[in-house]
Amino acid sequence: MNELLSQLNDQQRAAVEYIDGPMVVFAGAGTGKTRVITYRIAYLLNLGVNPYNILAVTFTNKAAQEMKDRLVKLFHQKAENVWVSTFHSLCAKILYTEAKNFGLKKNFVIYDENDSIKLIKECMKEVSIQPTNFSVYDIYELICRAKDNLIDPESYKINAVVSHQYHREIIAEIYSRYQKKLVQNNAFDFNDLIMKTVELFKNEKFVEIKNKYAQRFKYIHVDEYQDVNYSQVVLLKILSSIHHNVCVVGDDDQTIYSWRGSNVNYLLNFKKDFSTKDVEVKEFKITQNYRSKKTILDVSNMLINHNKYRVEKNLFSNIEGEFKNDIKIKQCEHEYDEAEFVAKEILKLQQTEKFCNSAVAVLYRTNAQSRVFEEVFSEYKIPYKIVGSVAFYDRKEIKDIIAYLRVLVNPEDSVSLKRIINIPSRGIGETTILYLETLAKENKTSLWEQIVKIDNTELSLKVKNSVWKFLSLYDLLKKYKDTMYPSEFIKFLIEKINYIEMIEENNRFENKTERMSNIEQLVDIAKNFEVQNNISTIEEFLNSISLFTTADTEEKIEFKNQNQKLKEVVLMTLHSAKGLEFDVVFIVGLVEGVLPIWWVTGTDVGYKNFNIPYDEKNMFYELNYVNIEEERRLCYVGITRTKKLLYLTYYLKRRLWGEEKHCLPSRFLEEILDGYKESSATHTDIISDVQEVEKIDYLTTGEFVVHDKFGVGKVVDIVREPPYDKIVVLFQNGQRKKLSFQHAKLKKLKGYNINQ
DNA sequence: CGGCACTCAGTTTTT
DNA sequence: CTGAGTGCCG
Ligand SMILES: Nc1ncnc2c1ncn2[C@@H]1O[C@H](COP(=O)(O)OP(=O)(O)OP(=O)(O)O)[C@@H](O)[C@H]1O
Repeated sequence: MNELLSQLNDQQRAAVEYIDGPMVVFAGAGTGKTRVITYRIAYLLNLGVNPYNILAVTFTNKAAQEMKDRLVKLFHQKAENVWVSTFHSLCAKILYTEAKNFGLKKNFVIYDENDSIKLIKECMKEVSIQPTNFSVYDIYELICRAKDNLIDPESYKINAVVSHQYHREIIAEIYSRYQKKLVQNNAFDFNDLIMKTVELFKNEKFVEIKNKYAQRFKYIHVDEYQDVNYSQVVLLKILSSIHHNVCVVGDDDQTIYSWRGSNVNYLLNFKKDFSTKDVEVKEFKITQNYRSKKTILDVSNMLINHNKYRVEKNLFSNIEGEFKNDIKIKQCEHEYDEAEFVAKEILKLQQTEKFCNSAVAVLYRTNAQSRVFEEVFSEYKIPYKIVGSVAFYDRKEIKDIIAYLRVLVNPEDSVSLKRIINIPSRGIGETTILYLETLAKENKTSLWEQIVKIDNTELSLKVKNSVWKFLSLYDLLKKYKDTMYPSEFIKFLIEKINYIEMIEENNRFENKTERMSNIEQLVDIAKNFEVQNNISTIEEFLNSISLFTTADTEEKIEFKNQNQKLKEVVLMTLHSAKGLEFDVVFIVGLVEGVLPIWWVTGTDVGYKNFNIPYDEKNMFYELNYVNIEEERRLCYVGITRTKKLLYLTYYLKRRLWGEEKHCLPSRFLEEILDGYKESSATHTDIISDVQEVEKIDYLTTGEFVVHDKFGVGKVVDIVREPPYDKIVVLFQNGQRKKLSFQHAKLKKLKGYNINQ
């Protein structure tokens, strides 16, 4: 026990030892917030608390697994029984376990974004008035945000009506239909998991079930509390309604998911929200950063200090460093040069004694950026691991197999049924399905019912024959479904549906092996689940796999005949890097338009959706609201992942849609460089062995520019036309031109600035 | 019904 | 430029 506490500083220990009553640890990056949660749980276990009574909520499944592993090491095997999971997994498990009590069918499926979008498309076809200016994805987002805020279709409609928002009424109609369809399909989407759980817990009828959980969770912990949304807070309140023992940790500077409905105010208002009549929330702060060198912490501060809406923290680090060794800024000509620079630096580092075994990460704003790095790393034979990117489960083969499994578990799942009914081709095409769907609607039954009752239809014998064949295959598979482990069953399934033959026919010449290997990987994943998570049924496997996505999945690329086994470089988005740490970090693509992303360049805070007419923008703030500060935080999160060595790189040109585009260095770089000027460090400290950063200021209206051809002109307007801003310039010769600043024919005239 | 060719939209981040 | 999605034709 003492050994446990000795691994903490005074501030951390105080938080760990405070175990009666709600508490919040509000502290900056790298101060050991996650460590506090982990050690607090270990501490509780040591005090003899039953692991069964402890809950810990993490942001990703991977983080959950890591915390579990850590707990087992700190305590012992019994720690396995601590419930550590994400909000989504937690709810999925509750719904699954309590299905019967809640009056739900246990064989529900969890729809991912793609499934949901298919369903929404169907709904949109059904409504007479089309919501112009909205993509299916926009609607999906709107529905997600509604669910994050526990707004059901009825309330959504009422809100729309009373606020005279006609467009929202259409959305409400689609939302309502979508929700009905989900029920018909016996499916939940991601946000339903939480919304439904809350809904059921709130229902008087189920008060006993609610109390069972509230009674059980004597100690609740939540990591990354700055990124929770309303529904999660409500759930937390319910779960803590008996013991009021909630311990949350968070850092307002690391809020990077507000686009997903999270709100930092829940962290800032935790005290108000969770204090009770008897106990007030106890607040803790930690000020020592254990992760990063002083220098890196300094740089992170230079950046984040530019955010207006934040709570000042006085972080310090005791790890000495030297600017010129620890932070490198590099300008590259082209995106490809940047990747090459990174590759060469990594190879160089691996030659050094200091960094040969280091954890190295390349962090970027968008998944698309990984591509260049993948190419170049392959060329340089640098092994890498890519987190996220094209989700494994987005691959055709995987989707097919999963869809088969889903239909076997839950034939009412029409999205999956429609996917697989003709894979491989068995002569049941679109027209047949359309016919059966109409029939289903008329008879108020499901597609599946109609398929089963195919005899009573007027379809041709040929089609009927195909359906009969399909049904007998279905019966066969169903018969064996529960006799094997998921991994075995997948193999069995593939064989029975002749899937391999289909792949061979469809891909006679190319990527056959890749497709085969995907299937093999799925079998491996299933096996892993069986061993690691103690999963033995298809149902459990499906539930886990639906929630185990992007940030949890990684793809490893190794290279043979490697003289020594190099540690693989990790490639991922800044979002996925949350909570992690690396010795060496490359933040790449630091250009305006990428980081910060293009639609926030120009307005600091504003609305992004260009399709929606101006006067409607305010109405859909949840879709359009953007904020430069969140981009800055993203960059900040990247920097603070770094322990020892940080590279910030950018380029002047990149290829976009087959065209070369000019880029400007990110304002974040400039902010950091400005910070340098003010600090004791000199300019040359930071960019010792790299090129001088080209200083380019940002144009605002009223400023003057000079153009190669048109001469001097005044900027009269800035037009935000994706993907780049354009400026409207009134030249001295009277010509008015709309120009892209990207085309370097334009230079700013400094002395001319008459604005202020 | 299925396969091929053409169009066009698109790069934000994820449970 | 790519990939998904649609439409047309055999
Ligand atoms: N008291 C301590 N002694 C030694 N190392 C510590 C101590 N506290 C934290 N650390 C180390 O500091 C690093 C950061 O800890 P942790 O990930 O828990 O911080 P965090 O506050 O959750 O970070 P972030 O919010 O940036 O993700 C870890 O490597 C951890 O092991």
